[in-house]
Amino acid sequence: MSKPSPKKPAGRSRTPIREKLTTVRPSGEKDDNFFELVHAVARQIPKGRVTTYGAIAAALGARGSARMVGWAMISGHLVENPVPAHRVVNRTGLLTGRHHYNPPERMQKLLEKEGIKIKDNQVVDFARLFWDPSREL
DNA sequence: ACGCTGACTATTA
DNA sequence: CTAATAGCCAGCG
Repeated sequence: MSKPSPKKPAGRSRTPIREKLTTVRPSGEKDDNFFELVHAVARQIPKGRVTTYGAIAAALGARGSARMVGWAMISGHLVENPVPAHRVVNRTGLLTGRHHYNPPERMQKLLEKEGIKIKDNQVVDFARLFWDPSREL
């Protein structure tokens, strides 16, 4: 990978997450809302496939903002159109977001229900199941 | 306003 | 392989 642009990525967007969660926004409203973009991409993840925080961030042009993607997942289950956040893992295929589920084992359960095998909180055959939004979308 | 935290990742030692 | 470091940036005390 190359990094010729030290400039700030386009992912910046102040996102009053609390307003987002408590306010129903009219359809067609799609501004610089980074979180909604993340949700939109995450919803495209095919069943039985997984992707990473970094891959989603990169697809949105915010290469270095993988953390914000994970953050967006937190609200992902509170919005009207639910986001399959369980299909998003870290770059090694580890289920780092499992602690946000109730109970934590639920994330693994959801993945297994889609035919994905999990061993030690890690996606088995991760490389093969990996779905790259910027390449396959 | 400042510093720390965190569902991350790439780099370096 | 592991560990430390540095970017990243919105929220919170």
